[in-house]
Amino acid sequence: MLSTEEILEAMSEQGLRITDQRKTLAKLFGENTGYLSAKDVYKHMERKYSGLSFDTVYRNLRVMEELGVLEQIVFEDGIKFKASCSQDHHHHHMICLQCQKTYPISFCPMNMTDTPDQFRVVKHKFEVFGYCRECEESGAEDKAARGEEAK
Amino acid sequence: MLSTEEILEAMSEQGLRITDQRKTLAKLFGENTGYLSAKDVYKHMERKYSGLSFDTVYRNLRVMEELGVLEQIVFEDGIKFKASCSQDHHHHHMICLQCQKTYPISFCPMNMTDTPDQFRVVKHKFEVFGYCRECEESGAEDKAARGEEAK
DNA sequence: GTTAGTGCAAACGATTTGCACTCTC
DNA sequence: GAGAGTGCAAATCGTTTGCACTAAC
Repeated sequence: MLSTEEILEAMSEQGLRITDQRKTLAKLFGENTGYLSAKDVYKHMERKYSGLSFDTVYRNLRVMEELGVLEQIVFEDGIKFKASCSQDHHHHHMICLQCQKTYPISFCPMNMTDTPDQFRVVKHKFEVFGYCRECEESGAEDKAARGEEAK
Repeated sequence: MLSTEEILEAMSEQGLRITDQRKTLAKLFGENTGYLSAKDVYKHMERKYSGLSFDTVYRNLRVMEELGVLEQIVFEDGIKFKASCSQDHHHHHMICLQCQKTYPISFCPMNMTDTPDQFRVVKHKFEVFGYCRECEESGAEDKAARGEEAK
């Protein structure tokens, strides 16, 4: 996964200005392996920036996603972001339903999937959801049970 | 996949009233193997019902989803619905990026996925996207290229 | 006749846009 | 100093809700 520095470097290389807010964003994603919603990010940021507005958060998330330093996936309860995986090789993820952290799976089922000739495959999605050790131990499921994700 | 009659039957059994609109909905989903967005459904329905309102469409889609006759999945460009698969057995889907029709895949990669003990698996998602024969032949990709789904 | 279903308007939440001000480069 | 970045307010989009009316049972 991209580090804080790599994120900032990539942004700077693309001609983006490194503002204080963007440094904080880079740090947030560089140190966090989980998925964060726009609201999560806003809540994290507003502590530091009193007059923070939602649109700036959205703008920066979008810019960073378009630049490729962030990747987003669509959950049942909305779009979430995390730092891009260093794109060494194709892989999939296990995603914790509680903390949203991701763990790589190197196995890719496409190799063994029997795709009929009538269908030209373009892309695929393989995601495993569950609870990671830490969340399991802290009784995470109880808290998650009322969440949307489990539905 | 559930037929028009099975959908209506299930709704009636649950005490829902079978209105004319709901018959049309059941027919739409019973005869259509692809995913439809709320807007798609609205557009289909409004031809027949002049004063149709969006909220009724939403209400019915939600009711039918909660009842289990429809299933929804979240695409990049929003939530879409289709008739539930007769739940014979666990399976996955290939989904055409053009017409949104689905084709079953019986192979399930979970059996062969190496899940570490530290992670308790709850559910998984395996979806293959591409173009089906008919769409391929009608040069579908050109049209789809400007769509969101391909992004 | 009762109660669920419907249309309408209005509310709502998430996201986007236009504009003037501010800061990085 | 120029132009990107920001905050603010307002617009937009998709979806939901409250209410009075209509129709299915």
